[in-house]
Amino acid sequence: MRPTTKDLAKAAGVSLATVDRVLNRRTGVRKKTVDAVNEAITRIGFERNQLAATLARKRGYRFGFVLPKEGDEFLNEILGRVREINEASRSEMIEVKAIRVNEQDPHRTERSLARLRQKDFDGVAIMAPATPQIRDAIRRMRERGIQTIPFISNQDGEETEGFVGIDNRSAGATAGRLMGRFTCGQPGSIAVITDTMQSRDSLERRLGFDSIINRTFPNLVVLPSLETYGDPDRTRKIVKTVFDAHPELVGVYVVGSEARAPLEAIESFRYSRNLIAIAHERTPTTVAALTDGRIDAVVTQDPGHIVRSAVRILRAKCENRTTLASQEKIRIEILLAENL
Amino acid sequence: MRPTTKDLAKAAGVSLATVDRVLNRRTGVRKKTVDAVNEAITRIGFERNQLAATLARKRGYRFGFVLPKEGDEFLNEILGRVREINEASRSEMIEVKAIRVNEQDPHRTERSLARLRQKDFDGVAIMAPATPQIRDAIRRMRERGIQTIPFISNQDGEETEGFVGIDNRSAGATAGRLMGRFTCGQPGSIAVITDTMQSRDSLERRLGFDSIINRTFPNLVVLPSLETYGDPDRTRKIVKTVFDAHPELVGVYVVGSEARAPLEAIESFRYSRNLIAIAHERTPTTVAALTDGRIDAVVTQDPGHIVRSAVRILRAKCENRTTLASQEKIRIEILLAENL
DNA sequence: GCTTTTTTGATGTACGCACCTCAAATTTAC
DNA sequence: GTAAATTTGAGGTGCGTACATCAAAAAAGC
Repeated sequence: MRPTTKDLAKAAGVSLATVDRVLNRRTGVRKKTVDAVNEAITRIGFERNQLAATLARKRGYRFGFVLPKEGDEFLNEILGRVREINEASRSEMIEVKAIRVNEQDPHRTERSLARLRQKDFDGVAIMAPATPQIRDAIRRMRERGIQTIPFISNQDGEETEGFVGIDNRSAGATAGRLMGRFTCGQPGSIAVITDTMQSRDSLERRLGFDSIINRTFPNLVVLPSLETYGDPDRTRKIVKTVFDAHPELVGVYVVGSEARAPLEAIESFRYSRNLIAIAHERTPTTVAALTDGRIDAVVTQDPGHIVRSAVRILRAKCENRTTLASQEKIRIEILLAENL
Repeated sequence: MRPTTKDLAKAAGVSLATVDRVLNRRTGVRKKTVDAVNEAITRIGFERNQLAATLARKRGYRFGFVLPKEGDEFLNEILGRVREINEASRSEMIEVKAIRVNEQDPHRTERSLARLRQKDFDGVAIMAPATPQIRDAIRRMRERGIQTIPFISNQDGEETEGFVGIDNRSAGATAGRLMGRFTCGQPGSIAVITDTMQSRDSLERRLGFDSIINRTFPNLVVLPSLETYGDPDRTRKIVKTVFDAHPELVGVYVVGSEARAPLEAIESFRYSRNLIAIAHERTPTTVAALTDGRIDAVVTQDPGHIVRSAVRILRAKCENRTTLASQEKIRIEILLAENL
């Protein structure tokens, strides 16, 4: 039989309450006593039963996903998964909900984060740009006792620990490799389209893309990035300009996680030339485009996986356990029409 | 506050014990009473607290993974993940272990399965060929009250429900698409290597591979499958024969989940010709080969994901809950050197 | 045919699971 | 001797389970 807290208390010669305080790293226990309990833990091989623990705490866990208020299709996928996880975890006393913040304005994001109290959230996964304000807000949340992890887009510095998401440089490199191979060595240039290059994700992807193209596919030239600013009209215009100016175009790389406008804009040029198109993130749009051949590959990460992973990591942090990093590594996935 | 069984009992005008019987679908309750309780459940929005339930059951859950006794590298990955899950789930009263069976001999497998008692396992995920004996054995296990799901290689018929793994036809098609694109339209033939074509997985993959090559890449000819029977010497011999007979070879497709011998065998031909090589399953061998360019792509499924998914599904079955199928869909992943 | 006994079926009671919590008691420090 | 720092005890947390109870149905006895 597995030893319980009761056994542990006996073995350490203290009461249950003291054992509990040591287990939960609370204050008010003499160091000598703490040591005695810890010694007893290893001696009798105690392992606490998390089920009983969370049950006794009455309140289960409440986790939040801080996500931009307005976002692309991929964000919708994430939101859907957050809701699903919430449904599926309710019976285990875990509540998960999205917290929408205004991403454009770091100050408002900061204030939103500042409003989160520990009694409302045990932990939050934060998807937000790595600005100093947000960094501070995150630090303060931690001080308030809320567990935090960066989500999808990483923060720099030590907050990075426990990051859930992919390495965007590698994701860009993956797209680059596909582009290089699919264009089959013919010389030409590649158009790169994104919402904005301000975003760290786009930047890193482009970096990874460029590095492998330059290194491995010297026949290709990557053109300067086109920024759509999320405006379909503008998108059409700049795409037309580039296509007119570059008859040697052989590929289009849609870096941002919003592929609707770019795809629509290149649509008319698909038939006149033999273009390879690669986009990011699995969304209804990219899936449809893959299916009917408007794009050739999609580089993505599994939204369900990242959300589940984030919840596991947050929970582990709350229970001051460690998770196997290997388990939580998010894969960069490649989608073709055949493996949707 | 969430309603508890106590609230439910009051609302239905019965005792806790009766509520419990209805909840766990046990006998000895009048239909009228059952209806009353069910009505009360929806009326007050009761949702059972699984934490408390499993805690009170004393015995948590014990799940088994029925796996072949001798297997390839991919099987080792699975085994590793099973151990990891076991470690990580112990604190939630879930035990997971591998059950090794002799896959060669369906009768011995059958007997092994027959030995599994309900007091030892609440549920098992079964990776075994779809023979009539095994089918029967699985049916009898269910009658003994053990939950079962097919794992990685599917069974036919109704046992298929809750299958955890990929569609191998699509996996083969994915490999085919990559082969077609990577060979860039040059005419030539493709060698197909596997342990044995007896295995359903290999068969289905080949089917998927052929169909897309025939349909989409008419420049390519897929040669008859080479069977290695797991013998490195034989592998070298048959590979040499094929390479000598087919100077027009442009690609090699390693269908089986054991790539060591085939890779070694084609090694000497890599440099004399410009070959595209595609294999299945992420293993130390395929990862190393991808990294140094000996193979160009790997089609795989995430072992950690499938094991976790199987555990989730088994648990849901034990607690007669349903899982969101969308959540549990296993992705066919493509690995290049850039997204390892 | 009617009463008594047994069986069956349906429901309730009380306690335990392994841990948390908080007020009260004890020890220690000053 | 008092205040602060530690430690303890008792009473939850939501649910499962063994056992008790009690009514209704079946069987047995006369």
